[in-house]
Amino acid sequence: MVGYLRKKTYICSLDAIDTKHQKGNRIMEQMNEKQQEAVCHTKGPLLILAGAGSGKTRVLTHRTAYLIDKMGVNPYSIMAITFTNKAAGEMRQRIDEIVGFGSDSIWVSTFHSTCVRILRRHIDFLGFDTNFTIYDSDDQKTVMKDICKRLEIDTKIYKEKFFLSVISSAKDSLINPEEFTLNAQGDFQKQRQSRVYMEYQKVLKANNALDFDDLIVKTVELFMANKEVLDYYQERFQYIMVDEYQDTNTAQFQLIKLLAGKYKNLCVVGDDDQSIYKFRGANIYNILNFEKEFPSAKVIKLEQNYRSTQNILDAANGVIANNISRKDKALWTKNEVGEKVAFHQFDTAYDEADYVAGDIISKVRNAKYEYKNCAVLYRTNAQSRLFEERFIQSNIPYKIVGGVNFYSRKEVKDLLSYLKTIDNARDDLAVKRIINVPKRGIGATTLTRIADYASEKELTFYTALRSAEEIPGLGRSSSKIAPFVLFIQVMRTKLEFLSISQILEEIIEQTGYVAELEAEDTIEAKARIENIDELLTKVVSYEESAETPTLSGFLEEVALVADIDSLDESNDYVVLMTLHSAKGLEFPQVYLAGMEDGLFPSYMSIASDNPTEELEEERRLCYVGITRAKENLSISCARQRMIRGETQYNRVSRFVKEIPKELLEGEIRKEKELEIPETPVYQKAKSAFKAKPMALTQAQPKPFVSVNTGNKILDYAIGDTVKHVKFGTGIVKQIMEGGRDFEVTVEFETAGTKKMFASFAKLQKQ
DNA sequence: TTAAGTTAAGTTTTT
DNA sequence: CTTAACTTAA
Repeated sequence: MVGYLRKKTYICSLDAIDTKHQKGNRIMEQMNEKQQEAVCHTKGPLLILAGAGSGKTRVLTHRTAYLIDKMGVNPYSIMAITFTNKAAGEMRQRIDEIVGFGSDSIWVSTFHSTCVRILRRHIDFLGFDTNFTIYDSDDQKTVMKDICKRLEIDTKIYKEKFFLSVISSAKDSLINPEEFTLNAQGDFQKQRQSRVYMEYQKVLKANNALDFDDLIVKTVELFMANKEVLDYYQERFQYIMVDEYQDTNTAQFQLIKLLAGKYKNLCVVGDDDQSIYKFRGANIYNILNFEKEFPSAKVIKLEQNYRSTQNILDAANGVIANNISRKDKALWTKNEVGEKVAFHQFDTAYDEADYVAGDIISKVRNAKYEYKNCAVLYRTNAQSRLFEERFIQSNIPYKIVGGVNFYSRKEVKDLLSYLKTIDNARDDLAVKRIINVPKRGIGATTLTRIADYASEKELTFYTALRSAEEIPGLGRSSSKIAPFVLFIQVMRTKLEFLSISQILEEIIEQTGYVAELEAEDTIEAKARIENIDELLTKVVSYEESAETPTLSGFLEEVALVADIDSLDESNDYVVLMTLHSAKGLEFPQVYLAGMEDGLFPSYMSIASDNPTEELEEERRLCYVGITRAKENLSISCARQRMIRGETQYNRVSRFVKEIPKELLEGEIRKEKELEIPETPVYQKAKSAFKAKPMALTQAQPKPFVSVNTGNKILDYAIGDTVKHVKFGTGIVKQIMEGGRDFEVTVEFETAGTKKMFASFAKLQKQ
């Protein structure tokens, strides 16, 4: 099939590996013993437990080179799977550098794109059309909403999101609707869920669509159902490597197991300490039980860290040591001790953002770092806003990774829906989305009539549109539909001789999409136009990079990108992202912000049914965060923070206290800590939310009000002058009663009006 | 049918 | 505080 492989008969037998004999060997240079061992173990299952920064990507790429150059393996038979396109791209690049000839026939891609590639060829076997569309979470929600309506489920009680998560976790563990139904017997709740699941799959099938989970599930189904196809791929992929193995779910594991079933040359690389996707179905037992699943498996631990300073590594080790369920390992490094870990506690989240911005500026000014050497990491996307504001003020170039995916922005999705409809009008969702964008005077009533007609005749929505005049009850609305259908049809014929970018430009032109936004003349509209321009840029670059650019090809590529993929190291900007997105990356200077109990670890994990397990996952996330830093780590938190418009008072994250004290620069103020009552503050914040304000009028004539707060007594009332340790004197304006505490609003003479918890603020009556 | 206006609900983390 | 969803008037 492929005639260009370099045949070399050099055989590296497993037990004959002696590093001394490998001297002068380019592949083996700069590798420690363990790494070399991993590179040379090419036959049979291999589990590489690679600690953070232990050079696992280097091992994988060198192993690939070794397979080709030394073992004479055809590049065509090698597959490497990662989780993100970015990781795949990086690996591809590094493999290209080291392998050189023939490297482009190696499959380096994500789980999802691997599956898409397979399904595009064979999914017709499962009754889908090979030009299926991929639904993102927005689309899923739309489908689910519709289903709930039809099944008469009150979405006030049962949220769409809930059903979607039930379905998703079922799929993650390879439970199909039929099996789910069987398991649901006798359980009323589950029976309802199974009906929804059934219906959901039916709708997707009718729309010739797959969701993200389906991509994996359907591929597994295909392999199980079609021996020939499985055989073909087993024969093709004789050497399989999986990166970030700790994040695989049951379905993905099954997929790999099937693929590697024949030759069993499966090499997986992972770190159980960096497993942070349990919420997405990642099954930690895939790594913990690898040896049980593959009894002949060889296990190699990579424990030497090449990334971080000793101090940073010790801090990380100190934290992760508190996890009970983990494989034993001890990371060490030859790197220098380095700076201590900086710790700062601020009064407010604004101060925290100020500090980070200021610190970055001074480090850049002193030529210590460039912007791109710095990263700000946080637990939740919402935290990015404060930093963004400050960075704009301070003129710091930045890039925020995550949040709303570029391709799920409204304007981008609208235009993509046009492209989808032109490409393949079987996706009802896309057609419905754009039929009245821009406004064509086609409203809800018309849509329902068409949809009813379509389902009655078993047509797709678009086919129904084409024969609109036959639909009863439409009346003059059908005349409004005709131009739309005509437009789509015309564009389809133009697809023959126009490029994708020209098609997109014509859509923008004909629909007046941008013109409409220009007329709006708001900042928001301008941002949308910019996004549309960016989309055009992406189309053009796709056309330039793809061998044979097709509209379907573009849409497919677009469906599977994550925001992290757009990160470009050549640009000099500070990167802001969640801890989850940061996995796999490294920066000389890292700011870990918002290290507060209730925020990180999140309130959800502390209050969950299984706090131990969830806290361990949060701790792993913290470990990931710390180990991103190469030279400098700065940890910060705020006493007071606005969350959902409410002021919260959080104590320093428990994870900070797990870092050995001697590694920290800057103190965790102990006195403050002791004052914090037994009841965790976030609970008070929660109960205060439901609190009712004590009416101002009620408090007069101002008697001595003493209120029991559980462990404290308020000796002041509204109108009293009080003194605060930091803010000085002020007048009590309002007292809100919470479950266990009081939220007091005080107008200070100098510090302005503040809201604070009574037991926390220690106000002194004057 | 649309646009504006009001109200309710929501924040972990993502391919 | 923000966004989505719902209501009402034109």
